[in-house]
Amino acid sequence: MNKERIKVVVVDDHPLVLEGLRSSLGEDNTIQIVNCFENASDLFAFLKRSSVNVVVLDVNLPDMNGVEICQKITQKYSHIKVVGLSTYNDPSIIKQMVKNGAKGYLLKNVTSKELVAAIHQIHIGQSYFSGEIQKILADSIFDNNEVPKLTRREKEILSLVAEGITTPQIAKKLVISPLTVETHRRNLIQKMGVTNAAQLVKMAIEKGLI
Amino acid sequence: MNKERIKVVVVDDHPLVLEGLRSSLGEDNTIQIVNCFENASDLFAFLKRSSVNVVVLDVNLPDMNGVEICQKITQKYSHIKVVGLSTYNDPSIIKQMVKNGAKGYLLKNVTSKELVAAIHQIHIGQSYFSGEIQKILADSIFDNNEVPKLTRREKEILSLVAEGITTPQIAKKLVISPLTVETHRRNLIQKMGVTNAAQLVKMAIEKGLI
DNA sequence: TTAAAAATACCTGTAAACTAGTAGAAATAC
DNA sequence: GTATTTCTACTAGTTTACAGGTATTTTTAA
Repeated sequence: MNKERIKVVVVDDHPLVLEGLRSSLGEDNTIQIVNCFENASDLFAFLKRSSVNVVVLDVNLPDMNGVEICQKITQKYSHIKVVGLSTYNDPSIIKQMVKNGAKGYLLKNVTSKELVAAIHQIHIGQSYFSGEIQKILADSIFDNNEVPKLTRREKEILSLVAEGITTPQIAKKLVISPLTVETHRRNLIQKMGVTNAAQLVKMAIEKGLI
Repeated sequence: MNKERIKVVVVDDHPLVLEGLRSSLGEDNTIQIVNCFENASDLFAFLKRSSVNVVVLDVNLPDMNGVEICQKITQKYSHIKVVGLSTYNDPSIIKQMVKNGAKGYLLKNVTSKELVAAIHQIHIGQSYFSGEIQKILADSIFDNNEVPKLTRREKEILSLVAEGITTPQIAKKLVISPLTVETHRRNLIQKMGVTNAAQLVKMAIEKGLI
């Protein structure tokens, strides 16, 4: 058995959850919670100057998107393993987390026992997904759940379309030609695999783009 | 100062939150956590045979709707005060909770300090809503969040519109005139207070009609 | 600095959506 | 059984959306 305890950082904007984690994991002598944060920027400030093994990351933070945080961590600090933690069991978010380097994913109804097991398994290089998450990931293989990559402008126009703003109005608002807006709309419809704006909006909401 | 500690019961399906609450409130010598539950049925079994002052209630439990639980508690045990606790800041749920007797409402990003203050205030017969919740309740007075009553046919057509089906296709499918479908679409747009199909779909999803 | 990606813009035509008003038949509620 | 709502359908005109292709400029990223 390794004498070194696993260095864990927890990020969650709910003090109660942080307290729960501190209290639960604090009893475990194989895991050391080196620090807790309530937002992403504090986390990154800490990662710059400290060595960490595992980050337990709440996907819904106030200042930054969970998927982006995960991507940034795994890109900058490839040795750090990320475990996603969330109340929601939204398949598209879970898949995006996995694609962006998350080694594990747990729902917040997890017991501290299971969390400890997950951290251990991930620390030795394996992945860990709770039963419910495994099922969600398995199901999502069959139905096409890919979230197409939209450009900044496309996302912007998508939001405006969902607000009921018409092409001429969007063009005026963004100070571009209505023909350009039409091009973006066409690309959005094509990328999302839909046939018109109504279905586009529905799909975008389903995939968490709005 | 009253020598009796305030008897609190906590209900939340997340063990980590329960642990956090136990740990935070355990340090406070004015509050006694007499029990914790992860579902509603265990809670009611306990309330039958024990005296409790305050119930801290997670609104999203697996076995029963939070609003119903709140209603049942305040009806059967009028001396017990309920504090709602939730991740979501959905105005309609908060309003329903208050209507059904909740004396306080907090988001899960609450600090343990604030939670203690809330429990005290509620215990002496006042109500407590965190700043964010107060704002939401205040805003919801002004903006119209009524869900318009749609007819059966309108709902049917609304769903088809959201699937990207066009008017001629809908007409064929329902074996009615496309002109009739157009009339329904017009009425949908008018009832929902929107300007086109894209916004209609977004609004319908927001209001839980799809 | 040089590919690649994104944002911009145009043309042409067709199809669909939206506006506005009216009105008879059918179902439902009181 | 009567009133009300819902479903049905129409006319007529305007605006917007969608299909398809092409092409230049401007950003990013490698």
